Amino acid sequence: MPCRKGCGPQWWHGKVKDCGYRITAGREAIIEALSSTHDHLSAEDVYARIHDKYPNVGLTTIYRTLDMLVNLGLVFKFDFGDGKARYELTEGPKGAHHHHHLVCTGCKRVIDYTDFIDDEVELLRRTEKGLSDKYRFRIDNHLIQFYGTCTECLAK
Amino acid sequence: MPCRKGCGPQWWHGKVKDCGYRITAGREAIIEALSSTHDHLSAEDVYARIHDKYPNVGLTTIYRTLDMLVNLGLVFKFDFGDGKARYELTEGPKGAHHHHHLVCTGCKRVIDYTDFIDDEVELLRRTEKGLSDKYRFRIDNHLIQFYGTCTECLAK
DNA sequence: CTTATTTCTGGAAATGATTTCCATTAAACA
DNA sequence: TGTTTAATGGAAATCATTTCCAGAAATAAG
Repeated sequence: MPCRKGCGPQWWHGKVKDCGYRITAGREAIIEALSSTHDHLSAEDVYARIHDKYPNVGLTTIYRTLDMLVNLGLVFKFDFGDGKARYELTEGPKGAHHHHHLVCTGCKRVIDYTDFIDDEVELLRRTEKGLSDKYRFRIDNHLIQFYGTCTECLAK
Repeated sequence: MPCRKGCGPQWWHGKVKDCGYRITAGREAIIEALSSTHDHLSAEDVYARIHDKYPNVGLTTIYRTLDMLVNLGLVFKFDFGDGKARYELTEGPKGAHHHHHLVCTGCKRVIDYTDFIDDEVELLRRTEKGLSDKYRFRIDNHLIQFYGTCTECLAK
């Protein structure tokens, strides 16, 4: 048998084990849920998507696991201003598809975008270098969001 | 008498009145608190700084007022990951001193920075233009934060 | 200035996301 | 397989933020 779920060794197992954490069914389910969508899931969303298949995974475990994954750098936690945290994988089985967000302050809709990133990446690299030198700060990540009003909300 | 507080007409009165809001002592106190610091104040922080001088301004009013100011665009609301929202004036009596943030994920310390902004401003302008054209989105604002570890936390 | 209208207020109670507790279960590794 | 130790879930606790509502205050009208 190749692997518990018949899908090859999981790309994230190494990082989790290396940090002394165990691989459990709940954790597999949570990462699977995050892997299988581009939506910005809240903890409750993850619970809802998992619950049919894994009725014995509780909300508490989801919060705990997401927190662990954020600390490991496998997941990014976002705040889009609607009162609940949202989570996204920072990298997937096929590697990261880096993107930033456009947040509509009217309807709270979030658009991912990956275009114009080339120039941004170049500038970000320079900026991060400059900042970490000047402030003696090790930069691991960045968050870029644009706020505004989407077409639908503008129409009102 | 020049003005209620003897300090000239307040720069923000116009915007508040134009939107149909009233000028009250509580609101003056809250904006004064935000104006007089570069710290990233939470609602409770504002309460603490105001309470001696204005013991009759309650927390509820502070939340309500900050929310109003965010909607008017006079205040920006931040989430640095410590569970409470932080507020900063977007512009002051002397105009905005635009900056971005460096957040230490270890100790949650936040460093403001204004350097390297020139290149960023240029790229941001272009990016915002491109995004608003492509997604037909009116962009009002942006949020840029870098996450990492500060010198003190690195030392551990 | 006085009164009328409507917003603003604070305090208590409600809310809702997230955490904590703790006895039980299940990975991991010898 | 047995032992060790981390992980679990469900209930209760926490804590920032909102909601309610009757009274106070700001603006508009007279």
